[in-house]
Amino acid sequence: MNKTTTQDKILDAAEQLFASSGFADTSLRQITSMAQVNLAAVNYHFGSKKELIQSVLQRYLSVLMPRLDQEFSQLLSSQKQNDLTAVLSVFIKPLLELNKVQHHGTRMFLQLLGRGYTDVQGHLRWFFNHHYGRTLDKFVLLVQQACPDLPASEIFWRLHFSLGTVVFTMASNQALQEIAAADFNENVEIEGVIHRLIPYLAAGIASPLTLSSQAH
Amino acid sequence: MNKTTTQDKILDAAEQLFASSGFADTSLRQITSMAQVNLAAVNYHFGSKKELIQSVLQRYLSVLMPRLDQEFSQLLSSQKQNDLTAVLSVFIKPLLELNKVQHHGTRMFLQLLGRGYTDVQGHLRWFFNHHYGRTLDKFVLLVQQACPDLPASEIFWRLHFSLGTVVFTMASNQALQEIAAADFNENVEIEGVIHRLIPYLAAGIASPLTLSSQAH
DNA sequence: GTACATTTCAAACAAGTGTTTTAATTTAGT
DNA sequence: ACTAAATTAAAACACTTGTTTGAAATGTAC
Repeated sequence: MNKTTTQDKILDAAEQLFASSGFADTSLRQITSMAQVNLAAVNYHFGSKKELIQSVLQRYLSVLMPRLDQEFSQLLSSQKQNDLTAVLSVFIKPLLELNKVQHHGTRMFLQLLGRGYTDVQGHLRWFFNHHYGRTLDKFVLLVQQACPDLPASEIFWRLHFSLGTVVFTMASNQALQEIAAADFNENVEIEGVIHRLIPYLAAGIASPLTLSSQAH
Repeated sequence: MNKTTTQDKILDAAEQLFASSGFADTSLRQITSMAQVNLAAVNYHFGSKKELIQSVLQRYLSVLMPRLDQEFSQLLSSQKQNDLTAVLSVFIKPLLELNKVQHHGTRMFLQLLGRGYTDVQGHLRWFFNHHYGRTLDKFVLLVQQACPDLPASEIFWRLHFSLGTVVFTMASNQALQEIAAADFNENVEIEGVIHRLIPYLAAGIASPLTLSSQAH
């Protein structure tokens, strides 16, 4: 028989509700009601709502981040000059493979990421730097190699501009998909959005220094 | 004597707390406590928390949006070909003039905008289209004129990518400033961030169509 | 099958929220 | 100065939140 444990039923319901309504606006009662388990089960199995949120994210991060780290290392060790588009494209495959973790896993994870950054402002940024700082450093190094003319501080700002693009786009994903479908008769999956994002981000990050941006 | 009314005391306290903690995470008790007025004053003067939020935003929007509309119209009527950077730069002056509305008005408003889009997802987008749709249309038209090779749907996506950049950057403004100060010894005001944003956004929006972005 | 540990369940708890109520106070008009 | 309207004040209300409790149920090992 295909028995899904109480923990998994909670995780599945939680990630769906978290992705579409955000962490703060999702109550434990909504989650346990959708998962068809008792309210107290969350605190029994996960300790607290905060730890439940972390568990939901970890289910994806524990798959994604080592995968990314490996790709980054590989690209760093290859001696050829990597252009920015190639560096950014490294994300595509590992992200799409999250669909194996869970049905609609890629979209789910990216929406969760968006929610995580917009809902609980400082927390997720700290969590990332703390747990995956080494991996992030490799990525920043790759970007710096691809953009040798940009000072580190400029790259810092532009990478955070890019983070904003990704996070906001993913958090608003549902609304944007609906508008695009209504106004342009086009139905893009999350994969389509990713492929639209890469050239946009690459052009923004690699944009030449201007007088006005240097003056401040 | 310089008497500030109860309404103004509430608005001043509210916008500060909203900007730094978000709308959902700011309680009326925090606001009335900081404003040194009675809790019931909010509902008496503004009706509800929701209407208070709108009032806080309107104080800036009623100044900014007509100003932007005027600039857009002027640029549309001038027959010369406008490049994208010029179109985006139109925002600079009207935004910086918000400092006249209030001390640190520009930073405050942009942070509020960021909070508004990330906190109450769908709501602010609807509000904008409903109240300032005409003005936004003029802006989109200007962008389309500056990027005649891009299909409308592509411009739609890229403008929302850009909205994400702005909104996220402004919502995270405080954290980013702190990191930049610590890691790069650089202290940029909000004006510096704006001047850093423009070339990044212009490059992203105007980036050439690629095979991978068209395929999906 | 008895004993023990694990898990489920309904109920209550404590704390926080926005809003309403009703009375006291201040302000303004005549 | 008196009256009526506008404002302030303290308290309570109704509701939701995450969490805890203690008893019932279930599963597991010997």
